[in-house]
Amino acid sequence: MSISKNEYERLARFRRALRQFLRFSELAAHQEGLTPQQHQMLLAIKGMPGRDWATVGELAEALQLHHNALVQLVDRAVTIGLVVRLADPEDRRVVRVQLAANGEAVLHRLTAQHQDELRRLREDLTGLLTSLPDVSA
Amino acid sequence: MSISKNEYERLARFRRALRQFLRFSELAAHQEGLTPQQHQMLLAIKGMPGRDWATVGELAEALQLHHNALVQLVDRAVTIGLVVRLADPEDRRVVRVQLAANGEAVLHRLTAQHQDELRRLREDLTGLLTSLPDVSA
DNA sequence: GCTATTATATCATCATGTGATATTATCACA
DNA sequence: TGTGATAATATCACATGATGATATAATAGC
Repeated sequence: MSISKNEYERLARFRRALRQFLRFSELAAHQEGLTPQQHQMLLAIKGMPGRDWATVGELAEALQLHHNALVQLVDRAVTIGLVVRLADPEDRRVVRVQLAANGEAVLHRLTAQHQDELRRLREDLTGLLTSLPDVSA
Repeated sequence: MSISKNEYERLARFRRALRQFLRFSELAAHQEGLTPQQHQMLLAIKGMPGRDWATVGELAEALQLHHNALVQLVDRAVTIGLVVRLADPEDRRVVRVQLAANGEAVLHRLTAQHQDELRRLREDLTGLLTSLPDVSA
């Protein structure tokens, strides 16, 4: 089955909109002095249902990174005071990563900006998603 | 104005879903022997309305990269036979980047996979987007 | 207690985005 | 035309960050 030029154009518009959102997000993070991944890590921690910490492994899953990449990410975030490492009382292999006060403050500011931007993009993105052709096979 | 824990959780779910889609995309590209950016460049070219080529500047805009990063991207893509550089007959400053036969074939395969994946994710993503709280200010 | 498995950490390496700078072409306007 | 300003692409040195291989430590199964 072939794919029409029109369909390529639609997908390209979708990816461009996505890329623009991500770029906005990267720049917003940089303006707060963080890398984009540091921001995503803060959000993933704060976003853990019913908890205020996450393990290294959970964060790796959330950010779709390998554990070793995440260890380095945590290292840097600890250095600049965004998060702290805590021992898990129940399983001593586990490290709990928790927001530091400054991490909490930065995340709050970034989140507010992102909500605004997402409201602005919402229609574009959902439009491009729902206009995908239904099953081709 | 503060942001509820619930709202952080919702945003975290959205970013995770996004990240999972992007990760799927990265892996699909790698399995075809491309970097994710090479794939995005092919799609951006094919997605130019009414044309089958794009300038370096247009691609930089579409991928939200600086021109110099894009030049390097084109270099590598030319080397492995995904695209070709053509002179623009109307403006000799401009370089037209066009798909090579192999680039076309790879893009077709990747696009089919992505359509399937997007159909699968569509509900999740639109759900998380439309449930954003309305204006807070 | 012995082995397998899970969680985190370390390190060398490589790819890629950035900033500064260069080169060439076009345009506005004298 | 010709001169300066701007635009499009290119080059290069550098730094960040992901990956793969390997290590260390703790837990679980039996």
